[in-house]
Amino acid sequence: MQLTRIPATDFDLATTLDSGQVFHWEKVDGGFVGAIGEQAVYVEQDGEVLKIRDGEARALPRIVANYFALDHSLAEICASFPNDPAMNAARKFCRGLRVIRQPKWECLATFICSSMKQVAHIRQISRKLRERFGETRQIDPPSSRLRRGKASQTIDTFIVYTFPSAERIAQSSEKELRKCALGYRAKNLLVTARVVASGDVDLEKLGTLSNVDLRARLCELPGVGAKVANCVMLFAYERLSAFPIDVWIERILREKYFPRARKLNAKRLQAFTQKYFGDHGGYAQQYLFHHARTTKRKRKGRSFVTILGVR
DNA sequence: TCCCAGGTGTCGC
DNA sequence: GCGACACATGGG
Repeated sequence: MQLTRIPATDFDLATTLDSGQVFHWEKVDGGFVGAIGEQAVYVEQDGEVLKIRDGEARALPRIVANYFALDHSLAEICASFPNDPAMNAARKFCRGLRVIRQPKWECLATFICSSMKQVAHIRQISRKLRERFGETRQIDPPSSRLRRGKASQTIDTFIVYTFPSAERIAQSSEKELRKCALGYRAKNLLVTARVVASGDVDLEKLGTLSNVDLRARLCELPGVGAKVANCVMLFAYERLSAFPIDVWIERILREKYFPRARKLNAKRLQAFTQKYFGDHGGYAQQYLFHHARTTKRKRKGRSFVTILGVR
């Protein structure tokens, strides 16, 4: 069996999957396995080519290219970022990072679970929800990686879990959901799942709304505030100007853009980011976020001098 | 042991 | 309208 090859210029798969947009891709050998909607996928990067494998779907190359937003004009988007030191450093550091197109319910549900959680915890929650409520899919490993001389042994098969539907979550209970390490978020996820499953809110139809209206509708859902709504708008509705402000971004804004401001509330920060970062603000935000998070230094209890090994 | 995490909802002023 | 606080859980 051959891996299907699709062109992918201006793209960094590992950076994109590690940038806090999605939380379920698992690293294996030279690539990653995960689900794109209902479809299980193995994908690895070889320069400007993605090599992919699935079960049988012929539409897979298009599904993968669409998911990773390979059609986004990344050069133009990055060129539209503001020209300042923090932004320039992030742009350089995050080369090839793309804002991907996620299934709406999966994105909404995952980010409801994300509040006050570290990325590692969100990954745990995503995995537990998938394992407990999702459906299994299998992918045969790429032939190039079959172990020679072990033909009699069972060949490893990648098991992938799809994200459970709103209907499936809605049938669950708060108690069951809490077993997935959701804590107080369990009730928010359950109620939102029921609203979506009942059809009272049609996530696909919301896609026709303006940014302002879409954000307002999302914020009506329990567990969804300005930050989560902006994440869902950016990662699932392709509203590339949506600018989520979490603790990381707020820290960056205060340190790099308002170093001596005293009164900075959420409203003022949001107004600034919309104007300053513009139409591709969501991309800029993602670059700033990933750069800060992956170059962080431990600040607690140890001085920088200690970290550098100098006494 | 303590601090922190891709926040939200509620309450008192 | 704004600030303070509670809310679960696990890694560092």
